[in-house]
Amino acid sequence: MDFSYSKSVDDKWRKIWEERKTYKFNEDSDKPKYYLLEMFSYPSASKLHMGHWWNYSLPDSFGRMKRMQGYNVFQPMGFDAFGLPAENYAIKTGIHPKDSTQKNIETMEEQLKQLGATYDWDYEIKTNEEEYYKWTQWVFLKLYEKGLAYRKDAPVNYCPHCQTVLANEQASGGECERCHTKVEHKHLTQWFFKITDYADKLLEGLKDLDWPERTKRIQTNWIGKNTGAKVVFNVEGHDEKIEVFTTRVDTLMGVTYVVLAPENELVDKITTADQKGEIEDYKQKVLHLSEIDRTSTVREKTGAFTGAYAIHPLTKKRVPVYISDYVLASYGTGAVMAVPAHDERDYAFAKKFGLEIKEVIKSPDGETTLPYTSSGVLVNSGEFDGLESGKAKLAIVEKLKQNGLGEMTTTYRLRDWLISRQRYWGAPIPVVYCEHCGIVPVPESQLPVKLPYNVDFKPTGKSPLYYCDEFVNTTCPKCGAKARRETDTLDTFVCSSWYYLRYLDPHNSKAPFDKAKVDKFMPVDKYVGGVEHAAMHLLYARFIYKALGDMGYVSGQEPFKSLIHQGTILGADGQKMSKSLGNTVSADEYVAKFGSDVFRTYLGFGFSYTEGGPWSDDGILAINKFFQKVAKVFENFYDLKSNENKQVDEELEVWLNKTIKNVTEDMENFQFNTSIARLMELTSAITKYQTRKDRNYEQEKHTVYSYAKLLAPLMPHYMEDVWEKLGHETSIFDEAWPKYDISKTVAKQVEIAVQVNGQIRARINIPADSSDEDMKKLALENQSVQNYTNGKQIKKVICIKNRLVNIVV
RNA sequence: GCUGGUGUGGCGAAAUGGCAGACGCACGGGACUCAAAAUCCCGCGAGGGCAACUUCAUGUGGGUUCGACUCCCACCACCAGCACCA
Repeated sequence: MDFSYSKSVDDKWRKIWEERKTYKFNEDSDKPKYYLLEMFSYPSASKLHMGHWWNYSLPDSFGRMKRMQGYNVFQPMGFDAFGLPAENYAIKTGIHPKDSTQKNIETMEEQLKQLGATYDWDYEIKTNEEEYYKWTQWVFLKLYEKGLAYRKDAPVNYCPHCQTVLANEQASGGECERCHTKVEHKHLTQWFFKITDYADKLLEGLKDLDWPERTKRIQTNWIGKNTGAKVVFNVEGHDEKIEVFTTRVDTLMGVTYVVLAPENELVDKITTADQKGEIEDYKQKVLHLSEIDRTSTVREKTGAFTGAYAIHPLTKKRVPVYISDYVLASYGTGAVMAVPAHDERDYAFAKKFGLEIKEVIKSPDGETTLPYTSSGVLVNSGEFDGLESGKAKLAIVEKLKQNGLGEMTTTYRLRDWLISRQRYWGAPIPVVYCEHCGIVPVPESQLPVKLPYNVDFKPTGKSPLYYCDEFVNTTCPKCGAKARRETDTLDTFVCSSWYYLRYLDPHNSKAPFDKAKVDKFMPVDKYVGGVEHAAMHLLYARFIYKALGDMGYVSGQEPFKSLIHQGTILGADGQKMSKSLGNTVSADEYVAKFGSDVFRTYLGFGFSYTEGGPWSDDGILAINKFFQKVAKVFENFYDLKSNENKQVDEELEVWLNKTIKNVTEDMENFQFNTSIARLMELTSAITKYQTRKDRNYEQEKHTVYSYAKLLAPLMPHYMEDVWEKLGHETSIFDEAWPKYDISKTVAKQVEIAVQVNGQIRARINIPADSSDEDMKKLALENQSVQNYTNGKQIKKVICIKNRLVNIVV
């Protein structure tokens, strides 16, 4: 019988699986649920690339093992289909995004099927379809009702290349997340989600998640919780008050001036008549600076004097009020108390503008060069002199509190999520503007607000919907008067912030999802996707899930219980694969040549899943060879006639039990490379056994069957085929995952190392699980050990079971 | 600047504080062959020794320990994230 593997095996089983509905998901199964999810992908024009294979094939192997372990595994697939590339493509070629997206999805579906994953395509979702985005709009409405969606005039990040505003997360580092163009600052009225209301919950929830520490760190930093004090400065001759946020309230007595952000509303109110001109000039100058320039740390400090004076809350001394762009409008209160002696920025500014520098903290060793920014002991601070920074903070805040001029407070770096985009290819924001009623949300019964097909894609900086009269002109749902629709669309990250819920009930036309189904299958047990989403998708999804939870639509606290980031497969040159570098490797080519399973197994063997690495052609040839050895094992067994030999070969038995144990543990941890290494060892062990004359049929059958099951998740088409050739009519994936006997994972005789003073001096064979006493006795009897111990006093003997003995002399 | 990660043969990489380099690639030797390919067997960190053996080796320098790739401290290099966040 020919047990060899070829591409035709893939084709054969893909067809049979489809016909037999092998991977039909049964919602009502009473097996324990396992929700396995890989981040869905954008339908790109090119074929499935290495990244897709890497992201989807090996997690599917993991899922197959879970299935064999008796779980009801739910592993859906779909498309994050709205977004800029399709729209830009339309601008370039005139092909409508809906058409190009549809075509790309069809190609990708076909290709994903080649991967041989256990997706049940009945659960597929596409975020650009009405039946999906209707409910994305519903999510918006619910957040609006709850006061979590609002519209405001604010300085926002604008990408001149994509011609749309961006969320803070998508403009980090001053660059557009998509095209890396430098973002500009604009003052615009936009829609936001109030993610800041959840800052604390998002932070707290991280604690119990089985997520990579790095990712938790990124989110923690992004949320940026900071505790400090709020201090109030009255303004001389005004009712206005300036509130500042500081983490160093211990330096309060060193304040010699106050600085407002140029955008701070107070600026216009307190600026004196003769300083008006200078202040206006400065504000104009700042407005024209790019984000990059403005936040550059090497640029010299600039600013302007408002002419106003603030009153120090404790000394009642008057200090000048300046504006400067080193103060950010969007962090804290948009105003700072300046302590030039103990803050580098304040110091630089004071030097430039000739302002007073008052030292109030001494380092514990007395040596202090300004600016001194660490904590220390207070001086020149009146009643607080001699206090250490930590105690001084408490004492000063206490004093401020008595006067109603300050208190402890917390700020966050996190900003509200800007969700409107001036682009066509997204879900329309379901809102109309009525002359009488103002902002009116579209009632749920009128959803979806359909995206019109006939629009002009010319880029103008406004959404193409703005020029589409049939879309814009409508009537007010409240009063029936003429009204205009909102023409911005939703950030595509809104679509992907709840898709894991829709997967569970994708065709529900009455609701976004059935709560009972969601309660049964959430949270996602294992989520696999790229680390680049740490401060975007993964944060947004958690927020939306928590918000929906607070409204009673879902029950849990966190959507993704356990998270894994796949690494990146690089080009052979160690660089990221890119067309411009010409180092791309086509997955298709290799799949066509070696078959889907060889390709998958190579990916599993050649790299650590979470790290990835450079591609190598030699590696895949080695795996192809391995497949031939696997075939040999089954051929040898197939030719063996049933016999009466009951002699159990201990060595083979140990190999099998050990391998089952290691493979199970390694697969559980996404360590496919070591799993495959162990399976290669087992292959050699079986092959070696098969050269013997006294083969035990029953033992070999048990071994070979278990072996096939262990290989099955990594080579699904191939092992399904083998299973059939071995005479089975049911799927190997309906078999139970092999179990091991822990007592049979170690041989009866083991070789241990004997050390003298930590140096290995001998290796001896002893019975497994020997007691410490026996190990000690056997070790000390050994001749070469005695060469080192003779005439010396033995101080101590350390015994590690089945491993080593260390004799200290 | 701050934070995090990584550093082991010619290469991809393994190692609950317990025999460093599993598994594989490449390489060398041998068997089979008229020959080659394929396959199989042996070797393969570096130095020294005919040899049994022995010394040195996990980025560098210290430390803890009977014993350290693993834990602690300092440093170097590379990568990533954040960065005028008060």
